[in-house]
Amino acid sequence: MDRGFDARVWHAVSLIPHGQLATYGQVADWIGAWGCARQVGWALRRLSLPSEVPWQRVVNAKGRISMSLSREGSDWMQRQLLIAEGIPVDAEGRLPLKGFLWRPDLEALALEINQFAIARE
DNA sequence: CTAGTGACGTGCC
DNA sequence: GGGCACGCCACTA
Repeated sequence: MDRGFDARVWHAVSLIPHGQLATYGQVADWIGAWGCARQVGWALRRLSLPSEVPWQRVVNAKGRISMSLSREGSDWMQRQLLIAEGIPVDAEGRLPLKGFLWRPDLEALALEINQFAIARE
């Protein structure tokens, strides 16, 4: 169960539609890890780039890209990718989260993720 | 073993 | 808006 944490995060993130956003907290909630937003960040950090996973669509609840020296430029890359998807991001990493936040059908999403978890066994 | 550090979030001032 | 405290847990020194 726990060994698939990264995989579950990546799968959930891959469900985010093009041009839309989600927060770390949302993703944590979807996979049944309420309050574990940091772990989501860790899972994405462990993602090797480039990746099929649209990791750039995950931002923090303040509506900003989380800038960090340890990311060695992937934060800057994230900004570029989002702009390429039509989401305006200013030089400080701020973006209009309100207008682009993905609000999925939680029941359908939970079902999708649950089936994925079963398929992994 | 403990302590510090985060791609975080919520609550409070 | 900013700053602080706490909770969360993987990782590192």
